[in-house]
Amino acid sequence: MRLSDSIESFIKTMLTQEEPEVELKRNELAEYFNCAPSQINYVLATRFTQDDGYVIESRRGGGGYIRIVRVCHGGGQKLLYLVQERIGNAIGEAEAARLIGQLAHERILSPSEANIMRAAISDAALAVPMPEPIKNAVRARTLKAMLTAVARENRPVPPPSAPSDETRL
Amino acid sequence: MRLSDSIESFIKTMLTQEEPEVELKRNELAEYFNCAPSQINYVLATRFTQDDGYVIESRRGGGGYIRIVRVCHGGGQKLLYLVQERIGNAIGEAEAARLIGQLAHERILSPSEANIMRAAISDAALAVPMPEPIKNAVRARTLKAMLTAVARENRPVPPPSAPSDETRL
DNA sequence: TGCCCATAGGTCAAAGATAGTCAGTTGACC
DNA sequence: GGTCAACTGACTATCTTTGACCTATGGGCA
Repeated sequence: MRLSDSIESFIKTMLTQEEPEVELKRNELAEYFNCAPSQINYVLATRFTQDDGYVIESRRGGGGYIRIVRVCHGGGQKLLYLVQERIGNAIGEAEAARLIGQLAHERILSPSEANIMRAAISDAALAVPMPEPIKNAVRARTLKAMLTAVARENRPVPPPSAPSDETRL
Repeated sequence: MRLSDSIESFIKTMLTQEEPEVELKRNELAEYFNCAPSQINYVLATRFTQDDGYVIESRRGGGGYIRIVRVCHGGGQKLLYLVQERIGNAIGEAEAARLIGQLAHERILSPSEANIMRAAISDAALAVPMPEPIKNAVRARTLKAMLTAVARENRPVPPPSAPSDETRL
């Protein structure tokens, strides 16, 4: 079995239902597997991607760490499907807006969450000089990151008709 | 846990709702944590910034002190200020995250709205080959677009005949 | 009154501690 | 033997901690 596979299963073993989050030290893990530290980055980059439903956070410097979060499935089945299969590597504004609208209609997103997402993937937000394909790639990543954030909250399935208008001050 | 984190929580424990102000002696605190006095300055500079909602005052010499004040502007002008003046044409991830965190603290954003925004301006969302300055420009535009969406929602645009005044956000 | 200096706090750059990136090498499989 | 995933190492980026040196304040004393 390849080293990368061993490291992958090691990490996945630590991620359980009750503990969907694990924090580790890159150097320690590398030493444990007797490999170059950058090997850890390789494993994370190839097996714990955004599209796989993971979120990676890290800090450098003294007391640094790498945190791996597996986004829970809970009521977010639909969200995970969008992130992992539907959206892909690029998406246009209109199509993204349609997906967001659909999620709002299904009450998976509140009206105000949907508005924020629409703003984030709007052409206005990406109005800097860059090729259209790049814009659509950024849009896709942004949308997936936002949906992942919602899925990560593992919120309860919304009640059938509750107008979940948040009380905002 | 990092020394800086310990000092940070120590100070934050002293800051409560009823007592949003704390005064301390730099040297005493440094001795308590058994570190260099300048470590205190480091903690203040990195974790108690204006963007985080704190104001620092101090005096040197005999009877010197450092006062940390938690400020709460609140106010409907906050979003407008951020969009029109504070954010500008480019902003880094950490700085943007701070502003979002403070808005959440002031309850201008719900926790979930804040999470979505953090995801939208994260490096993960912009992990596409492009120069750093462009990323920060996109981040600034994205953040401003999202905050504008929230502002519009809170205070719908009045009918065309109504002249805009300072009460409108 | 003014000068002296002890007593604070401020700045900044260097050193230490981690993690990230990327181009190039190695190796497994068709 | 070609190709693509796996792996490595040198270099880079970032965060923390410390220490040497700087500045401000205010009380004592000539």
